[in-house]
Amino acid sequence: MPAGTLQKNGLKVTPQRVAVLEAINSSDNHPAADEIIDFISRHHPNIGKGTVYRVLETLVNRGIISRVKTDSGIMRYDPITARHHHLYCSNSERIEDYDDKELNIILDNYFRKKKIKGFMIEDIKLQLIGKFTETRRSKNHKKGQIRNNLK
Amino acid sequence: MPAGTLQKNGLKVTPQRVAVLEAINSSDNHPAADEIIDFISRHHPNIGKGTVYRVLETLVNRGIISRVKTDSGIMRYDPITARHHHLYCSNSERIEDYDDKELNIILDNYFRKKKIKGFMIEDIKLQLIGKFTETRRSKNHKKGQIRNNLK
DNA sequence: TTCCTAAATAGGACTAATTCCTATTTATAA
DNA sequence: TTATAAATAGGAATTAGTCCTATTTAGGAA
Repeated sequence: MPAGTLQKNGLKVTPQRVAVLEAINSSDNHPAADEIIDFISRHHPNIGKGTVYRVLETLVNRGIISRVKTDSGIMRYDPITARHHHLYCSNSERIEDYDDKELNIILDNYFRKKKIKGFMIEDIKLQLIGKFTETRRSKNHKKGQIRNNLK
Repeated sequence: MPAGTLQKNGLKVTPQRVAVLEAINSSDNHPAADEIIDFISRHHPNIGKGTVYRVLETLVNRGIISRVKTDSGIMRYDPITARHHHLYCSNSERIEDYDDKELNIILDNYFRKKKIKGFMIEDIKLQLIGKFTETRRSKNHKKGQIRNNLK
């Protein structure tokens, strides 16, 4: 699947790019570059750190993955490019996806009527900040050492 | 005004804190720490970088300013803490505030009815990504060297 | 006003995320 | 198979942000 994604986007299919896509797809927590590098280096010890950053940039530019805005200054990556929103934990680094078609329709309708002067909307993302009341259903991956921004 | 803000929040009124507040208030583009430091160092060459970061953290913790999430991994700061949203330029680092009471009401109503399983909402922020069709009405400040994340 | 003390700062070293560089390798088209 | 533009390795360089401690200071108490 990763190879197909690359081809479809007119990118050379390199093992490095495939590995980055695999790493992101297999994570369940919008991994930071650091975690992606760790994951990859377990399987492909010779893939360079610089390469991972470069591949991530390429994938973002092609719209194959997207960056997730965080408060900690560390970039995180998201394999899903279909429209969705994010739930941010207000006292940890946890971020989860949030899909809501009904909400999207409401937002689209709202902004179809209400234009913003001097601005053309291309995308609308909600950041829902709050507290998770359930622990995460974990996937694979080692939990990353994302710098803790709290006290 | 900055001094009053500090007092109201039970913070000692130091020249450093006042200077940081002035720097943020006088910027019109949600400055990064880097720009705040530049601005301050023109007027107060002896205020340390570490101090600026520490003051920013204090102010954020007290809710006097807030952090703005960006895609570039560089933190930016916002003097407004009343609820508002942000317009992000999709091909520059420009960020503008966006206030919309009507939208807030719609969102609040929506999420009052529709609970998200396993998540308690504390705050809702919209990121509107798109293109500005008017140039910025500039204020003072030197335009910062925010790292350009594009090609 | 002066004194006291907890709190805050200077400023430079340090850390870690990200970028940059170039010789080498490689995916793909012909 | 070959040519070549594109991509990578690997490590140095950069830089946003943090940390440390000796020194200074804001603000309350006397």
